[in-house]
Amino acid sequence: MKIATWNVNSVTARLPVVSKWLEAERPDVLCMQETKCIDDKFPREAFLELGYSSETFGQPTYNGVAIVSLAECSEVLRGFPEDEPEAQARMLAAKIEGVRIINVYIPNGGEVGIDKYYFKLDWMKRLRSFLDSYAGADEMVLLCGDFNVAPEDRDVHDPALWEGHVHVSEPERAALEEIKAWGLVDAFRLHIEEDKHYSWWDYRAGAFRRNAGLRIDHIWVSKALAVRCRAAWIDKEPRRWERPSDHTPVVAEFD
DNA sequence: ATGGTTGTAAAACAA
Repeated sequence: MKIATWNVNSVTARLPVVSKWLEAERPDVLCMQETKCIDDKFPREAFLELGYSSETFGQPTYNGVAIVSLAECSEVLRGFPEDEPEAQARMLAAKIEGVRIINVYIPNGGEVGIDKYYFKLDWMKRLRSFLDSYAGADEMVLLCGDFNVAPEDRDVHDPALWEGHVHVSEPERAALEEIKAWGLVDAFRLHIEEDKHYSWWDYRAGAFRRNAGLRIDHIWVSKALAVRCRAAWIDKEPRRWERPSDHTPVVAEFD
């Protein structure tokens, strides 16, 4: 079973690139973030032609998450149980082939100290609470998405430049550790220890060309899945294609 | 520190 996560930065703008990648890589599941697309406008027919059915949780203009998969989804959950109807669309969970998949778009945070930053920290706290109620640590659970946090300095191209900034600040990393402490491990770090592997590069200032990126997109798995994790990697290739997302897919394979 | 780019949607705003 091959599972991928990708912040596509608009599923409609990115449809050519996402379709090309799905045809080439054929993951069983692709979790997308920042679809920026209401459910009625989601290009589900285009995905069906590639063999994928879609579960969507979108809103106009901002945010939005979706899961496309070859196998059937069950127990689909859109947003946290306590969310108000107008809450930002950032979490979509589903059970696929016995695995509980939780697809999240953790808030960006803007910059340290502003309202959006505290909203991010609070959202992360609520994600941990959600995990507590959603599943037992002995189950097969996969949490993936754009976490908008680089867990360690080896996930940052220039730690001195980024020190104290949003995506790497201590409170964000602590909130991330709280989520991890539920019982998850980073699938990528099960297989690759070295630095300079990133999943996002700013569109500006030739960041991708200079590999000036951050590893902020992640696939985290419970112990029951970790023992089945055969490989994990970041696929930089689609970031080189025409009209790319600023993020690139993270992939994990399971026996 | 600033400015650099992209998407949505039609001027800012978010990232």
